[in-house]
Amino acid sequence: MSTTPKPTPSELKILKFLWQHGPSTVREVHEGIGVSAGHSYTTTLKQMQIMHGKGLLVRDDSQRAHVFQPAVGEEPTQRAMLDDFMDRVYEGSASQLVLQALGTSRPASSEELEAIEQLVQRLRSESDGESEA
Amino acid sequence: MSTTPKPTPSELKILKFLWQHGPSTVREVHEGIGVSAGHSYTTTLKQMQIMHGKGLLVRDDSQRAHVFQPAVGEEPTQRAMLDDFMDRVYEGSASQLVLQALGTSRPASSEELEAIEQLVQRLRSESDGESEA
DNA sequence: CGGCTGCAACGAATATTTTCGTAGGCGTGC
DNA sequence: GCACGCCTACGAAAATATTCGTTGCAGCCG
Repeated sequence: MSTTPKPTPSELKILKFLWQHGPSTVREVHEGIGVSAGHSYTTTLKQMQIMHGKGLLVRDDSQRAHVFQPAVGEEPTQRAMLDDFMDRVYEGSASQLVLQALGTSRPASSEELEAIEQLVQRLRSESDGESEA
Repeated sequence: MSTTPKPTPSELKILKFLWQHGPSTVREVHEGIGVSAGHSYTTTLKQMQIMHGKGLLVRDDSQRAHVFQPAVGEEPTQRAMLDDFMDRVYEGSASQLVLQALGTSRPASSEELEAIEQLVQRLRSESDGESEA
C-alpha cells in the first residue's frame, strides 16, 4: 500500500524546500534552510539520510555530492496530513475545520474567497443530484 | 502569557473526553478511552498528572478520587492547533487549506456547505469595504 | 483490629524526534 | 605524493512523548 507517509515537522521543512527548488544536494538544502535555523551541516545531512531510509526521498548518488528529491508529491502529503489532523482535532468534520479556518484573523483575499465559493457552489450542485441517504 | 498550548495527540484525546463529558475522575476517563485503547489505568493517570503539571487540566483533590477538568477551552485549542498546522503545511494560507479540505472524499453535507457558503458571502461583503492594504 | 480494594505518586523503560561530533574517503592543487 | 576541503557514514546524546510496574496510603467490611 502506498500509505502516503506523514512527515515530522523537520522532515516537512526539507520536503517543502525540495518541492520548491527541485532536486538538490544536502549542501543546497542546508544553505537554504539549515543555516538560518542555526543547525550544523551534519544535522541536515543526517535528517536527509533518515528520510531516504524511510523512503521519503529519492537519492541519486552518481555524483560525489548526492542529489536528493522528494519521493512523494506535495499534494498527497498535504492531504494525508490534513486527513489525520481533521480526524484528530475535528472528528473528521471537514466543515468544522473549514469554518474555523475561515474565521482566522487573516482568512483570505477576495480572489481566494471567490475560488472557495465556486468550489462550494459546485459541491452543492453536485450533492443536489446525489442520493439523500 | 496565555499562549494556548498545543496538546500532544494523547493529551488531545483526554481533553476531548473532558470537553464532552465534563469534570471526570481518572477512572471515568480511563473507562471512556483508556480501556478500549488497551492502556493500563496508570497510563491514563500518569498522562493526566502530566497534563495537570503542564497546566492543561485543573484538579479538584477535595475528594479521594480527584476530579479533573480542562483548563483550556475547546475552540481556542483547536484554533491554536489549526494555526500551527496551517503555518507548517500551507505556509499560513487558509484558502489553500480550505480548498483541499473541501476536496475531501467526504466533504460535507448540504447544510454544512450552506453554512460555509454563508460565511464566505459574509466575508466577501466585508472585504469589499475594507482597505486594500 | 486486619485485610481488601481503589487511588495517587513516582521512577523508570521505551519509542520517537532532533541534533551533532567524529571518522574515513575522494579529488584537486601544489 | 601530500595536504586540504568537501562529502558521506555512523554512533550517540538530548529532548520529548508514551507506557507501565511498584509503592504507599486511605477507607471500608467483617
